[in-house]
Amino acid sequence: MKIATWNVNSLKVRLPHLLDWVVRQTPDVVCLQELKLEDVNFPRAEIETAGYQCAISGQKTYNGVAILSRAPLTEIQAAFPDLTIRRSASCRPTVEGTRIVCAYVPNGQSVGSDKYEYKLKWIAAFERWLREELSCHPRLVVVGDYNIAPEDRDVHDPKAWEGQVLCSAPEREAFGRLLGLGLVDSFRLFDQPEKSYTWWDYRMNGFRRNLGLRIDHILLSSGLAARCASCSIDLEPRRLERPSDHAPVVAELRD
DNA sequence: ATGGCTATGTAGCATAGA
Repeated sequence: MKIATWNVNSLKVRLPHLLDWVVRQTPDVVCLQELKLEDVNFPRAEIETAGYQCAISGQKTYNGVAILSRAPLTEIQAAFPDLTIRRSASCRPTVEGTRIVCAYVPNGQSVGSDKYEYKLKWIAAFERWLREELSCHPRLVVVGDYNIAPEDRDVHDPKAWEGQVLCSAPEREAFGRLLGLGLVDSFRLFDQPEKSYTWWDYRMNGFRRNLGLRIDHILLSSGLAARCASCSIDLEPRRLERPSDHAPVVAELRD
């Protein structure tokens, strides 16, 4: 099974990129974040024509996530019960009992802000929810935009970002607690190029200069991690005209 | 240098993203 996560920063704008990309990559599951549209405006027909079923949790203007799957989606859950804002979707089981969780973690704006506090609370609630989820779904995939660069090597300029939002110690500790549940960062299961990132600021030629952060992740429960054959960041969509500021991440699981 | 882009909602800018 090939599974991908991509913050598309407006599905309306990025739909042509997405449709081209799934033809090239042929993922079995695609988790999208920042749809920036309501469910009624979701381009279901185009995506179904491309061969995918859709589980959608949209929202006007901001946020919004979706899971696309070639295999039938069952028991779709639109949002986490104890998280007030609908930023997340999940579904089960997509392929042979594997449960997929697609998350868009709040950005946090700046350390010390209300949004930052909300982000930490949100992740704590997410952790509690995942603990339950893992206990009944040992084959769990938790992907999305975590808005956290876990280590200094995930940051183009660790000095400049030290203590800043996305890199602060409380955020990294919260991410570490997710791993502490028994989840594995699939990207770090393999040798990777240095300076591998998934997000680059639109400003100041951030992508061309590779001034990026690795904040989009594919986490796997330990049983699935043993079956992971690869994990990589696809830079091609970021090179296109009018790209998302995020690149997709793709992992392959052996059957 | 609190700037620098991009997208949305809405009609000249405000808000958010990361």
